[in-house]
Amino acid sequence: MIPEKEITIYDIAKSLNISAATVSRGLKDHPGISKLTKKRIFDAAKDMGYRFNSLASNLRRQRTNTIGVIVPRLNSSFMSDAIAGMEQVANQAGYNLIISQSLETVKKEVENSLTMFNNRVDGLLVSLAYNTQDISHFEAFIKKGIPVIFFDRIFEHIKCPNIIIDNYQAGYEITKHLIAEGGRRIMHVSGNQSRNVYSERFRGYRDALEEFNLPFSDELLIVNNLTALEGIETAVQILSMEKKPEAVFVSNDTCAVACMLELKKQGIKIPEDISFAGFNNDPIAKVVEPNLTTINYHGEEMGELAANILIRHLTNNLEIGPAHTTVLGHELIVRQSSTKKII
Amino acid sequence: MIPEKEITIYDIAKSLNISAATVSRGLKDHPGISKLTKKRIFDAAKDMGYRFNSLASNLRRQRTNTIGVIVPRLNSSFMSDAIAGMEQVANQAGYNLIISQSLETVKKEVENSLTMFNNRVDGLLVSLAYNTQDISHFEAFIKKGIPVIFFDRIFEHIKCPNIIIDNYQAGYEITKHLIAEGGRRIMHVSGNQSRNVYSERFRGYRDALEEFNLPFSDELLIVNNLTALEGIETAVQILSMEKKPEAVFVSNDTCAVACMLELKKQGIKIPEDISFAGFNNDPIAKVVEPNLTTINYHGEEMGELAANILIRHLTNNLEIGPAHTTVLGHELIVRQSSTKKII
DNA sequence: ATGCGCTATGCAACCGATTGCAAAACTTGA
DNA sequence: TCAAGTTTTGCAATCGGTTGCATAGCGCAT
Repeated sequence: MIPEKEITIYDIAKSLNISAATVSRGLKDHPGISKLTKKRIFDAAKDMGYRFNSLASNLRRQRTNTIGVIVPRLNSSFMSDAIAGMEQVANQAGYNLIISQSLETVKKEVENSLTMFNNRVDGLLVSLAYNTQDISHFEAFIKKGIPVIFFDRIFEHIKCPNIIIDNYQAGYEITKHLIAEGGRRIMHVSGNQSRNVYSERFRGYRDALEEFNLPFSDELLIVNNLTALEGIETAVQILSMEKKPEAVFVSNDTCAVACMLELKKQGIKIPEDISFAGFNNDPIAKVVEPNLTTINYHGEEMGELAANILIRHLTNNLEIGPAHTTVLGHELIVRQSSTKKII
Repeated sequence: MIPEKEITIYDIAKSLNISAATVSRGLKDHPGISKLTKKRIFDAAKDMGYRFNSLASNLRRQRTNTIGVIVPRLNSSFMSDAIAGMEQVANQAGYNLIISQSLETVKKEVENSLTMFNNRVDGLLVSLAYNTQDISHFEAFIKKGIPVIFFDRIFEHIKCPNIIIDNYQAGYEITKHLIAEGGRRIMHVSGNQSRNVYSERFRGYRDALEEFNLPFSDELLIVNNLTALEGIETAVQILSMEKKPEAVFVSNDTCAVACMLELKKQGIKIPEDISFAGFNNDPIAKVVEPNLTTINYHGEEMGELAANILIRHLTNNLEIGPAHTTVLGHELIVRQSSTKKII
């Protein structure tokens, strides 16, 4: 089965006795081409089994209609929501998504950004790896005027718009809630403090404690990678504490749930002995018993918004002016894990 | 800030007084180019800030090093795992992933496949939408010799390799387990029967019933879209049944969990009154109380395998011979939702 | 007739890497 | 010194759509 030759606009041109330029314009619905000619072109294209060659078009136009996406992991509830949102918007606008994951390592993030650069994506949507400290690997894009937009795990840069939620405020609210429910000794389990999301939530937590004159000590803060495994370790650590906390605010749901379950297994009553709060509103938060108090966070919306902002830049060919931060709303969702009284 | 001119191999050639052909070969580490020349080329490329232009390369070579992925949804636990697996393998092998979702509609699936076709992906990895009945939209690929590989939700086609688990066997095992635990009247909640995964699981369920001489009646089968919402509806339906089932096998975990929770809310005891089993081993299965018996299903591995098979085809330029079905293993994971005795 | 203004189409030069074939440069042996 | 062999490099066509500019064709008014 020899794959038959590809039909080009030249073939169509020849068969209609017109020029390739006219065919090109006709297919693009250029106003300068007469109705009749257009119809003949479209008919011939269909007849002959023409397929548009975006490779050639890309080369000539120096654009790819492709958006690069770099995220820490694809398979987290939040990220897959965000990507689903991006895909919808991008698809609608005629863009493709090239997706890669850094697996939380700077090395892969750098490699991926280089691939994206060589593949000449028109723009980039990025959520940073756990310990990316500088973003020099994105400078090449910035220098060329290729928009780089950060979402969720961001880096402040004058040329990079970013989209976040108010992590400080969310951390503050949830801590305040735990205090209102009677917590005095409130622990916080957080991630790498060089990442905005975690340091901001921590800051909110600290400020809430301070506002209510509650003391903070290093013993109350655990920093890890917020995996389920580390949730269990955290539980062990809590069990070994002389003075146990009355409440725990964990910076993501996965870790919070694992920790809760382990504590339950060891006979701790939640929320009676220790109340819990997480972050993200993953599906498991609604399922664990008691249901987990958490911050709801619109992944899909964030993805859509990021894609929209990028595409707006691309279609209007905007200079990336002094960068713009978009703050999306979030909601404290109070569930049984943090309410001492039965609802 | 005027973006400075792109450096091409011609610029490098000029600066070194050699030909562009030599530069091209040098950069590709072609054996015919001397060590010294190569070094000079690489140095000059670095100095001048050259970046490889894959657009030009793609056009000339008629390849894109890009793999298209079409899935029903990006944000399901299984799919995001599968995609994560694909990304790793593809990335490793120097391929990019273009990802799109059909949102379970044939219309979008067709559109997306057309986009992929025009964008000249080198191959396609597909998991079909809920009610895709024919795959004529993939014929164009097949005719051109572009490999199309189905995974999980497949379609039998002589030219398309596919990767699945043994859904029949899994459905059979899980039903048999429910029977062994004392179930006689066992319901099954399934999805669209024209999709292999659901019809096969149903078939396994039927055969298990038959083997143990348990009667099947239409009342025992509910077909819906397996969403959480429909899980709740299913619970309502079960509550209204005169003769309630002793066990329920639901074809995914999301729906199973929603149904369980609703029944619990209405005072049904699980597994004492009704035992439950799901499918997929989503994170929620391990968290819901009682923990949900389910089939574990290696999404990431399936993604990796699909990508590997595709890439092997691409690098060896294999004819897609009589299609090859790869069956991945699965495991029945027994948890408390189906075990009458306390563990 | 002549000229003006429009519309519709064509010319030809891109975009930049790749590659078959030819040829130059260099080695080696007689 | 010359021929044959090997290594290294260059020529030029190619991939196929796009687009600035030129021009042909036509209607209409003077």
